Amino acid sequence: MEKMRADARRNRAKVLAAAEEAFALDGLAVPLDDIARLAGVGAGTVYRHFPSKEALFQAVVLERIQQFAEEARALANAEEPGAVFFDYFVRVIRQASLNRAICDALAESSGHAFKAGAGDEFRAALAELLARAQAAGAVRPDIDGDDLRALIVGCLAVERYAPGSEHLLRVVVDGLRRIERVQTG
Amino acid sequence: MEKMRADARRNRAKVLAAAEEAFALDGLAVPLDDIARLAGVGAGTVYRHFPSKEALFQAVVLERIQQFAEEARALANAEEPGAVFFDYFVRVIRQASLNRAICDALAESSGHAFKAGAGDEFRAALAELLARAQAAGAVRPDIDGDDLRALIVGCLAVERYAPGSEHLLRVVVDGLRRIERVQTG
DNA sequence: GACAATACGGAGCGTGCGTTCCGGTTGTCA
DNA sequence: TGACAACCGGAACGCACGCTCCGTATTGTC
Repeated sequence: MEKMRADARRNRAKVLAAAEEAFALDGLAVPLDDIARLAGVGAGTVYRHFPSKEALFQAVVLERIQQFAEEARALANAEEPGAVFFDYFVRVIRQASLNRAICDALAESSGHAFKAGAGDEFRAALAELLARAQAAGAVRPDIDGDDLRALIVGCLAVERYAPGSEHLLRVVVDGLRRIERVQTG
Repeated sequence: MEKMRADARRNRAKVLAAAEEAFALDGLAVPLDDIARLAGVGAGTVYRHFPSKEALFQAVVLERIQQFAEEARALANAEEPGAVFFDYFVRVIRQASLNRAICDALAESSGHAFKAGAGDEFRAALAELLARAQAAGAVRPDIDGDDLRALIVGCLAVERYAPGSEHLLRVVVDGLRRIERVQTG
């Protein structure tokens, strides 16, 4: 991994950079040849460094997912669990909606970056944040971490269907708050 | 359309039935050859009756969308706009989540069955139902018909990601209600 | 019952994509 | 600097899919 030839290391970096850009724009749907061309490299070179397109995708996405997980862990002991939770929830969705790679990664429930360790870290950190917000009475108690991930995926679908409609995110956020309302017609 | 040969009419019906079944299961992703085989027919026969896979898909989906629109129109003058609206909202999502064809049709914002007349009918009827529920104070006023369609698409994404979690639909429904809540932590 | 007209089936075409293969090139190290 | 291993590019392969083409079969008519 480290005793690579200089040009190999250089090309690997170029491929990663190109993949990051291309995947961010079009998600997993981008053809691998496009990535190779964007990197100024042949398709074979991509496969020398990554065993498959999937693996390259994971390599690109893993970093971001880990960032999310770390961010969540850093907030685990914050003073106001409710506010912190909603801030985080919204931030994740906003970030992901700017990056189709992350959207695709989150939307693949069973496999990919989520089956690996980083996905579990994120999952755990998210559940922790949720649990604290629920314990503080800020979030309704009838959902769990898996439900929350599903809601994130749903919000990303909304954003893709109707780009730039932030107030729809507020609908979900309001729905997540502790139920404590007056009867309405 | 009516002066067809007997076998032609028979095959057309078989193709439609097969397409309905296959599209319902796997959405637009199902290969056309699979539909032909399921219908007991050659691929050429499918193309004799429908100019493209898209057209066949629309033919299958159109009926259902029209049903939805009609259903909404029938409820337009109901006594309790709020309850009627939420019932309808939930019913549409439940129906669609059992039928990937409808999911795919609703998720394609610009084209397909939605650009055609039936899509507009559905859109209009949905907006009408929403407006009445808002006028009755049952639904928050800061969303419109397009927002609602986006939310439906989002709910379908949630359902696909986490099948069978009905309570998540309730989160969105609660978020849609008129804002009238107590401050919470 | 025979003859057009119509419809059928499925092989085949074009395209796009993931992946592999290999002849040529480049970096490394003695 | 020479020689070998590592690496590179991109042509080519296999596959899947939408769609078309045409020899054959079926239907309606006289």
